[in-house]
Amino acid sequence: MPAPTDPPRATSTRRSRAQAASSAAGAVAGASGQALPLARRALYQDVAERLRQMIYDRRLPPGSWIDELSLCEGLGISRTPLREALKVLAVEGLVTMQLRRGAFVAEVSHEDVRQVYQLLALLESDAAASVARQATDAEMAELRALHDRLERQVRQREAFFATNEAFHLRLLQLGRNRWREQLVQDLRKVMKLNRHHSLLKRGRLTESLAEHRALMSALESRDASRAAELMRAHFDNGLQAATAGTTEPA
Amino acid sequence: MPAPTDPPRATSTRRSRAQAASSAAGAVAGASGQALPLARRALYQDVAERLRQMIYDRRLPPGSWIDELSLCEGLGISRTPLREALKVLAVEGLVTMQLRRGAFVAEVSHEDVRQVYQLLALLESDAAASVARQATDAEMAELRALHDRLERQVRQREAFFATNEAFHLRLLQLGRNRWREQLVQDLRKVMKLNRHHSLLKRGRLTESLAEHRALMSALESRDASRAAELMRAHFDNGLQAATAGTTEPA
DNA sequence: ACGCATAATTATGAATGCAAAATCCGACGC
DNA sequence: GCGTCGGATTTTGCATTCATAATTATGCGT
Repeated sequence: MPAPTDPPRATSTRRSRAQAASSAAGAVAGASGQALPLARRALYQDVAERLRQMIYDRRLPPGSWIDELSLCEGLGISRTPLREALKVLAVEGLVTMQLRRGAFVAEVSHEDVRQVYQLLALLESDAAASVARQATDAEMAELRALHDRLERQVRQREAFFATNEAFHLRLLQLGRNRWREQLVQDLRKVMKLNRHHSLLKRGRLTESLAEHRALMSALESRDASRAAELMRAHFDNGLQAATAGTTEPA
Repeated sequence: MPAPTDPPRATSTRRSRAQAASSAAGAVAGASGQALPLARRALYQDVAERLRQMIYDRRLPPGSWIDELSLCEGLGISRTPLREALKVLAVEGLVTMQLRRGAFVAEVSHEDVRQVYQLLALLESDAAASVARQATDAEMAELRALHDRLERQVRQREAFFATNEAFHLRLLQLGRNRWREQLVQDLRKVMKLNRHHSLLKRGRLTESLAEHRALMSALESRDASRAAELMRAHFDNGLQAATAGTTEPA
């Protein structure tokens, strides 16, 4: 047996892999108008996503024990992919595992929320600074478009939240640091655990919009440190507004 | 079947769990003088740790395919715990999984190293600020002791590195944000992937020590912003010194 | 009746088995 | 000679099975 370097297959050419990918894409995407996940992800990943959803909307409440058997029956799968998914969620911090006792939905304390929120503020303000420094004009225009949409949607909570999230996500992507992106996404997953579906305080939407406006201005004037500062303030206000902890600074 | 809330056992009292834990601890720790991991962690976690080690010291080189069968034979286990461990490492970013093609050791580019290093700088400087603000005097003295040891070990590379790592770790712990701690640990795992066991540039140790000295001073004078700034500089210098990317700012 | 020891039950952890998919190897056609 | 097609082999992904540990239920003694 050779030293671990390459799979036994695909030693000479890389043709096969690309070919397989493209043919699969053609078959799947071609059949339905909508582009399904090209190579359908592994079952355990699907399961992980479904578990996250069940956790987010409290079908699996914080602290509750996760019954593998009934869950498997409910999902129509065997324990193997479920257990793999649970381990993934454990790394993400959504569940905790106890040896010989199984998996439990994580409980995040108020203090946890505070800590995570602080980190999100840190990372996103860093991202804002990066964007102010190195985004192209086209990218900046893209953000501007999102912000303008936000301005128009101040009376529609749902749409506002959606666009707000899109704005933050896009900003993060434009920050050009895939590890920061990953970190923020993971932290957001944790925050969702504690989403008190309670909506934000009255008036917070307007405040939030004003903060966004200032941030957008700082970004467009390429003022990195001001952008960072405003983003941080945006988060701090969001945390204050959400007495018991809310996911989005909004 | 009741709604998912608690395990079928331990419905009435919590006695059993605490009892079990203490008795187990007593049995295991009591038998051997050394406290083994009290409740021996799950096999997949042991495997994950061994895999990390194999990756760090290049027995599994970056980009290489991970042969499940031979690894299982080598470790004397079945594929199930190995595959669980691989999924954990995938979340951590140490390996990548391709559907129907298996697991590969992640390859971190120079750009990745730069990005991760920047995040480490961001998070650790934030931690430094926290420590400057809220560490107790006793905790500060603890850091001081570590720093003093560092001063004495400037001629012993190995010891210096060890103490340096201990200092950074302790500082992080004193930052009182367990999520930040977790993030930094995960990022460090990724950095280790690219550890060019190459030692640092000549003279860097002395520079590094000077930076530590300044940082320690800022911490003790409770100057949060200066501490953060110095920590960031410490990292920036470390990155510069390590042309191709090195783990520790040293 | 109450507490404790013991057996039955149940769930977890790990190994094994099996079908599908991908790769590899060889032969055929151009 | 080169590229392509088809079967054999290997490997993955998931299901199933088995062993062990924990919990619950049962019975005994006091």
